[in-house]
Amino acid sequence: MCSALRSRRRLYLFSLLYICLNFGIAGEFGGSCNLRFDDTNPTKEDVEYVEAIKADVRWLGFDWSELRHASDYFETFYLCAEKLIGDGCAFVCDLTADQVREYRGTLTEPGRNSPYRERSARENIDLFRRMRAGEFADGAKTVRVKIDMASGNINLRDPAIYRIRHVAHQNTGDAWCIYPMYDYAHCISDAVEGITHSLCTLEFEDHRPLYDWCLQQIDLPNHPELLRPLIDAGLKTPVSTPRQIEFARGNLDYSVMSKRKLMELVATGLVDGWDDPRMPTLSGVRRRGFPPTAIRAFWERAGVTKQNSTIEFSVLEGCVREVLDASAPRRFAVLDPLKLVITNLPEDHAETLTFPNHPKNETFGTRTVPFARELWIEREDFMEVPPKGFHRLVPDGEVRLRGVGIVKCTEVVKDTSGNVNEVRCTLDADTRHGMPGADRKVKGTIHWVSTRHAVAAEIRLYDRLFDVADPDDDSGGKTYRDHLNPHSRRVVRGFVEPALGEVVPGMACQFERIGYFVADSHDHASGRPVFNRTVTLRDSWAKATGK
RNA sequence: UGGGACGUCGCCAAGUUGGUAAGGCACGGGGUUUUGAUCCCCGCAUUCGCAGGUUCGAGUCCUGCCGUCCCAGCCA
Repeated sequence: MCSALRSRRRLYLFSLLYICLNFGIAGEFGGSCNLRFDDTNPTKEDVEYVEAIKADVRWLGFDWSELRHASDYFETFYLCAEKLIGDGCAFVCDLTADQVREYRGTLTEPGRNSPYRERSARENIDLFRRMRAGEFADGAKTVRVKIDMASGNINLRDPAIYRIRHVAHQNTGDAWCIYPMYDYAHCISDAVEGITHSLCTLEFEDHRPLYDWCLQQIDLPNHPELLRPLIDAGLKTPVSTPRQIEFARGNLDYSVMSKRKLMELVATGLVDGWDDPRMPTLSGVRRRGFPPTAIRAFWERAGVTKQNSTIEFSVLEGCVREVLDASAPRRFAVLDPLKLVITNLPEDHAETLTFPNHPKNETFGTRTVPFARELWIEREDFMEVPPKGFHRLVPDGEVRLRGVGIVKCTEVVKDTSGNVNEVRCTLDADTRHGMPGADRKVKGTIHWVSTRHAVAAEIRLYDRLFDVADPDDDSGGKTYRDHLNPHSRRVVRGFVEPALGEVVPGMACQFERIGYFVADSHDHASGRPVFNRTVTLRDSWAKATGK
């Protein structure tokens, strides 16, 4: 069993379902999957994405069996067309594109036969060879297959299988000036590669009858001579009779997937390029820090059916958290710093604390974090007038400093306009980590970073690009641009523990109590750390307080 | 009477030859916890787009209706 992954354009989160499905199913049944670029149209520059797509597929953790191009089969396509013509199943048509459209009829009215439909096989072959020889101008003639101009399925109204394009092809150069159409090339390519299951999206359901028709008329299994050019070229040709199977593409809420809109976002600078961490491109989600295993898990969780569906973004986030929880080492970082001074510690107090890198997996090892008298804590971890249920630091209240001990707020220092500038505390020595009093219960535990040792960092807080579930909803005269989430990207200057100053770009970690972050692949450098928030931690407190 | 496909919990999605509605996410409640994280329990469709019919029995069969999506490239 084999399936083929066909691609020729930039990869999106949405296209990954297709990739996961192809490789997933092939793997599940002990089969294999080919990677094929459908380069049947030389006027579409596909070549720029080839290397990127290969890298992306590998990044996802998949590997293809054979790497092919539809253009590898051009000679066989040609032979098959000659056979079709010889069999009286295809003809050379002189109608212009406009005329063809006119003859085709409409969705509710049947079409009319082309006046060239009854040309003799001899004349057709001659014309076809002259087309190949370059005797005719672009658009002057096409080769059409004879099926049924009255069919309710418009794909069967004598569709074109060859057109003239005096354009060089990225793989075949100027060897050809006639190029096969996708529907025609697709089924033959599948058959030639021995594909058994050819997966595609729902919109190709109407093409399946044509797919099957071509295969049946050409009858590749009984005409090995058609494969000669491929065998001569050293290609493996395990001919099969493939079945096309369609499935619905998966949509994601809070997102747009139309290429046009995505291009607009990039072109108008609404996002920072195709690999902006908010973009649903593969390069974007990678930069955002979504692990490949999470993306595979996501599509597996979403499922595959023929129903058009929109999967909730939270499912994706859940998958990302799941794999990151197990794989990301923990670190401390303060995004919105507020100074906390431990007044009962000497001015020059310094010690090195050891923390496990993972709460449940000791194989992650430990790291050291410097602790001193002055710390940065998260501003939202202190409140003068706390709402009920607040477990953090309040005036005269106690809280545990993660890995240190219990601290009591004794003084709040404000500036002239009344803003809290600093909180002063005393540390209860009996509750120091490792002491018998350490297990004394306090309502909250907060994280910190030493002001003297912490490293300043740029931290980019990414959120959903749109603030409504369906940004494509145009009702009310709005467009997707009106639904852009103004807070989808917030950049803050924060402080991270020293260990974070030396990580490599792409390294993922959890900032305890905050979320999962990844060192930015473009801008992060040692000495100038830049982190992207991949996803927040689940936060039942924020949810309870209404954010 | 153009053709094709699809309608099961807020979102996905299982549902063999008809036998009496899996699971995941989300959500609500509880427990553990030096991350209000993780983890662990418990709850969450007498109902399968609607209306009839066949049957001892229908999400599964039949009929009719309603709704949604796709198709008129010499694009893929």
